[in-house]
Amino acid sequence: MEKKIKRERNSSTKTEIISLLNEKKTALTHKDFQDYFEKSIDRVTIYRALDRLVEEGKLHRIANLEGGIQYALCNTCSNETHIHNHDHIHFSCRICKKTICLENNIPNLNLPKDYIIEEKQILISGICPNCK
Amino acid sequence: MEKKIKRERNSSTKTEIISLLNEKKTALTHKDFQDYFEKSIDRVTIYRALDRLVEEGKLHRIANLEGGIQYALCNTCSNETHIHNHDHIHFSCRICKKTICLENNIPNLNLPKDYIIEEKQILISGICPNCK
DNA sequence: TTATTAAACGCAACAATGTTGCAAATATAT
DNA sequence: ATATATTTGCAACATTGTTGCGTTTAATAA
Repeated sequence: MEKKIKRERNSSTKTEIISLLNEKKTALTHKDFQDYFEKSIDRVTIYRALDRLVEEGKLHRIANLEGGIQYALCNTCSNETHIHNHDHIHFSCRICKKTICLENNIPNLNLPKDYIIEEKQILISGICPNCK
Repeated sequence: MEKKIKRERNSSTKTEIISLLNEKKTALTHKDFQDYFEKSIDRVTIYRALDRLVEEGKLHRIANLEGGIQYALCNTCSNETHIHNHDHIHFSCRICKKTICLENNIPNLNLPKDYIIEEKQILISGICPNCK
């Protein structure tokens, strides 16, 4: 059960993924990256780069209500220990389909005491300010 | 934009899906149903029956943290208008992989006022009482 | 600067998951 | 019992995600 140590390395793929996320300011799916990078980056390479970025704590994964996965920058939770606090709220707009991280803290949920809470994900869907 | 009216009908597939969910007392994926019904019910039939049950308000869909979808009974929210309150909390156990609906209400989240909230999904993962 | 080493890459093949069309079977209303 | 529309199974297809492998590239050491 030893965790394999892998030295991380810069790569053009990771750089382009991060800068696209910075530019779009919304969480993106694998499909979004694939469409955007067209033939410049291989499909498989994108899958693997996204996985690595999640491992490295640069991105986090958001499950949307249709069962898909979106990737978002870890702006508010990045640190050196790779232990991240993703206990913030994601908002997904029904109109423009954009998913963003809100900075609200998650309130106390008062679960029964016999449940051990390790991770919380809150996804709100509705209409964002731009689409009203 | 007219909503097509479809008369719902009993079917053995729907009955078996519901009774399996009642028996297992946990949310199940399409794969779970497929494995369980083996060759007795076709893969495609299961997909379509699940979709219909969701439309009819008998089941609701839960997005898990891996991007998959699970189906759960609408015990606490069924009504005749097909407008359901799914604003309850889902708990997914890391050990036994079971996902259940907790009956806690979702507290007020205090989003910025310019967001219109239509649906909330809260997914907690951790360890359930049985696996402690 | 060059050589070494391991990570990242593209490509091909594969696996898993979800969708569509259609003819046959089935449930419900009349 | 008959009519009608839903449900089913099957085949084909489309999409999404994974694995293996030989090559390329980034980081490090010489």
